[in-house]
Amino acid sequence: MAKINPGKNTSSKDVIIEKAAALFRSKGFTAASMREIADAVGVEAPSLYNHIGSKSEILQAICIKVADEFTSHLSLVEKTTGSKIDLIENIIRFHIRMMLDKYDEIYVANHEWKHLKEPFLDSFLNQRRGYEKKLVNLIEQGIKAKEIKKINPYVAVLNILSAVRGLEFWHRHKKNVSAEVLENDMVNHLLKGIAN
Amino acid sequence: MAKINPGKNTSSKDVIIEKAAALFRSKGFTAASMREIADAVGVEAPSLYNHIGSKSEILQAICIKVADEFTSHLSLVEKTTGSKIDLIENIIRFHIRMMLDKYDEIYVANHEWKHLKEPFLDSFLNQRRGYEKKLVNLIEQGIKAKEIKKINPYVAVLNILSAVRGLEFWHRHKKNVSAEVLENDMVNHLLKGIAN
DNA sequence: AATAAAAACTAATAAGTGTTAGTTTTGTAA
DNA sequence: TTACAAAACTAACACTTATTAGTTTTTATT
Repeated sequence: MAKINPGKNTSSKDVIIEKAAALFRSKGFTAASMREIADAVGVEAPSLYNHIGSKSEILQAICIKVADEFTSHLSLVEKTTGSKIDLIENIIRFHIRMMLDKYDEIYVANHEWKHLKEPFLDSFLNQRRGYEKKLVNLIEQGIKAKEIKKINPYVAVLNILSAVRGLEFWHRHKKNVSAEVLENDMVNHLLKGIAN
Repeated sequence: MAKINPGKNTSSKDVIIEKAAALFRSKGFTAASMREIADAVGVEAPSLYNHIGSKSEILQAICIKVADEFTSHLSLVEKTTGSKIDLIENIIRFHIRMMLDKYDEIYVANHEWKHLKEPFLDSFLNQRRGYEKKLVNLIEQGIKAKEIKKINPYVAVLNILSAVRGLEFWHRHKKNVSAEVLENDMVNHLLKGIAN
């Protein structure tokens, strides 16, 4: 059969990971079989092993990539000057856009990470904990600067991260709300509430 | 081997469902095997079939039960008089408490429903859509009554449902925040925002 | 103590899993 | 055109899966 045809700047491995991500999202990591992934790629299952070491390795690649993207964006933001609340808004908007652009990968990183094998599981969870902690710090600084109401900073971070994560639902209802309205109204709600 | 020892008001089936829910939550529906469930119950796998029809039926029972609890609470609230924003607060608090009380079942209903078989999958999704629609209506009424800011009501519902769902994370960080602070700060954030 | 039903057991099935070994095809560069 | 490496293929592996059939044990009732 024909070879996997990678685009200009992508390897066969990338193609496999992309197709696998879509399947992991729709069926879950365990329920998606190597044969199904191979089907999606247009090849027999054993051929995949010319490009990847194991099924688990595919999941690792997805999760690590996603985690790194968020981590490095946060590092960038932290070097920025500006009010703390502006930084938080920046971060929220980044989350929203990532969710819209790289739905499958992010969904998989959010839901299927538990099937990671050690030491990747540990490292993934550590990275996420670190990310959350930095957000908590940001909120705390905002409170000190009186830009932000007195609120348990952990609860605030929980709400924000949960809300952006919830955008996975939006994918099924896209039609009703445009991306701009979504992004702006979501930021507004999370920063200023809904009550008059 | 000894029989499954059901408590006073629970059947053997209930015991199986309870243990299965815990496993479905921690490992996922597909990854949790009937043998593991049987182990948790204290019995051999085939013995489970004296009480349940199939693995899928266990998932159905969990998802239907959860969906019904939310649906019937909402029906109750809708008969209540009071400002729309109070109704919404009531609903948020119910979600929070359910999440804290029945973590495993709700987590499973939230994450593993996609493994439901027809016609249960369709019926589950329909019920959820109906629930969301009623919440959207509530927000719209609140906006008309000027109790609630102008916001896309769908986005508001998305944020609220996502935030309460995100409480699954809280289970791992319980220590840091008490249930009362959590509930109150979360409601406050979702209704009044965090910005000063 | 005998009976009958409920619910446990063991053994087995067919199907599906990720993965390996060994072989053939494909595409490129000499 | 030949030679070589990359990557496809088929066949098979050892395991695990949910589930069924048939049998024995347990428990409660007479």
